[in-house]
Amino acid sequence: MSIETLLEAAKFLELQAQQQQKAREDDLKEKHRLEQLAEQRHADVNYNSTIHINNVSKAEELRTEGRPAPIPPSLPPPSMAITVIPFPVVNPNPTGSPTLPVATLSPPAAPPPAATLPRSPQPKPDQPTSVLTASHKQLIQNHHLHPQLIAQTNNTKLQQQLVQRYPGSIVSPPQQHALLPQAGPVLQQAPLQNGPVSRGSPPDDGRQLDKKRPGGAGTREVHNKLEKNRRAHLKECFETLKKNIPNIDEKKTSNLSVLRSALRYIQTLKRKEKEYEHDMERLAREKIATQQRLAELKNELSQWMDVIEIDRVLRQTVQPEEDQASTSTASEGEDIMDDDLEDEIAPRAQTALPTVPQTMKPELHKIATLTQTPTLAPTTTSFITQHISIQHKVPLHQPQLQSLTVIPPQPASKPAAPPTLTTSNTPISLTQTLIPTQTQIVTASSLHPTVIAHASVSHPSVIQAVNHVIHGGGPKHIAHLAPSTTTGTVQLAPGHQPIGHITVHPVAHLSQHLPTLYPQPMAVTQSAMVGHITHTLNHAHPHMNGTATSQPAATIVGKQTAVSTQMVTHHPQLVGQTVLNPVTMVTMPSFPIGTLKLA
DNA sequence: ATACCCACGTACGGTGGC
DNA sequence: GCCACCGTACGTGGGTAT
Repeated sequence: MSIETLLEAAKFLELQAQQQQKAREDDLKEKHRLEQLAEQRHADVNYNSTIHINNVSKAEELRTEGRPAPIPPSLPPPSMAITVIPFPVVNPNPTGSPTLPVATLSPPAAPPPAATLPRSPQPKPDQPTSVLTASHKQLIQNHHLHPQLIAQTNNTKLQQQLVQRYPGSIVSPPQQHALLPQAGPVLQQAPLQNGPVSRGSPPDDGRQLDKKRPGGAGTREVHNKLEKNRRAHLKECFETLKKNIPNIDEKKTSNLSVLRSALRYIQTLKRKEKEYEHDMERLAREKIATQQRLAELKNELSQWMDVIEIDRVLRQTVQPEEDQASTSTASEGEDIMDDDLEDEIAPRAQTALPTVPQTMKPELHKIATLTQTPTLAPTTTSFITQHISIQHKVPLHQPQLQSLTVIPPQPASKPAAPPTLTTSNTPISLTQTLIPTQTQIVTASSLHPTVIAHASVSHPSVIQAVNHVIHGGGPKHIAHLAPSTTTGTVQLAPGHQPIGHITVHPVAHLSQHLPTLYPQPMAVTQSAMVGHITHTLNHAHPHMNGTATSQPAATIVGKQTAVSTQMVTHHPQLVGQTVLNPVTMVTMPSFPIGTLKLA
């Protein structure tokens, strides 16, 4: 609809209003005259008459405000659009026929007045002649009988505001219709309001109107409407609450029962909330504990990985091309030295191992002859696992002693270990293939059962290699070596150059956590070497001795302590050259001792 | 002054017991 | 069918906070 149309409609309405106002003025004059006559007839105060006057004045005020007359027939279609003016909406109300109320509503007001009120002389038959007067009377009577209606229409905007006061409420359509002051709802609501009004107030309508008057015109109606809206809102809230409560009967639920159910439900929710909180706390504690456990395991693993890392570094440091033919002076010198050391170590070993059973002694003197078999290149881990598996599988002849396996001299040209040694990392498989039928295991009793030193000692040159590693390996190795079983450091003989890399496996920490991995120490090639190693270790690194003083190497060795050295070759070549004697369970590098890398 | 809330009284409809 | 009870809706007045 365009603005022009609206303007035209407004002009039309304005013109119509002017005409109607003229008619109303005429009607008002006539009515005043009639009322004056009535008052003259009845000296006593007549409630209804005053009410009529008041209502009429109210209605007139409403009309004089420029609102169009409530004449539905005269309202053109555009006027319907301009429903902003509430007054036209009121008139077509209760029954929709403007004339019907005049006939039907007059009797209620008439009967009492018929005897007492001056309205009886009111010329009803005269009024119908004029449409305007008829409508006016109808309006008056309507106002008289339905003062709320007037108030309702007068406060349309107010009602809209009231409705908007509860924006959050879920208004069901029917209720919305009842609340919204629109034309339809008003029409529908008017009869509804007739009920309450006719129920409670009609008996003393006049008196109540008198009472309400001090508060202002329409105050009570407005108040009633507000109260109705408030109750509607309250009802919606109850309905919403009821919807949010599970397991509640849709029917037969009063507001009181809704409140009780809500209370129970809230209590249940609180209870569940507490339970969930407790569960969360418990789970959090479990999580923390699990994380701590995980951290510990990671730490252990990292420490274990250090060993692996050492092995890897050693492997890298070993020159792959180094072979038996390498004629480095160091190796040559070492060979010489080996002989010297061998002669020197043997008695030491004997002295250092006084408790070694005599049956073992001869074998302790034996030095494994390492042969080089470059084709075999087992990994260090596989090698270690070999020992682990072997130690797991092979029963100890002397449980109190750490294993101290002596390898009998092997011919240099002896073939290497079984191929499985080179490839498999699985201890089981290795064990299956490597477990000898007869093993010579000298288990050395250890005061540190958990401490295992994997020192591949096969030759005095190994000592030098160990020293080399210790000096070059950094404090990390030393630190790891310190608590190890050897409790000593490898000391190079003066003038001896490191010819190899010997790594003493510091697996003490591992053994603490993984005792099952190394239940027994690893094979040792020669006790003399062990003794030498321990001896030299004790002298080479005092700082390590500091930790080893509590466990002198001699004591350890004397008690057949472990010195559970393991022949571990980390260089692929070395590893490959390492051979496990299937009989003695002693690993035998198949390369010259000068190139031996202990790990 | 206004808006809002609350309590009271009243009426009506539904339900169960008699 | 009558009656009592319950729940709901309504009107109304009063009190209170802004």
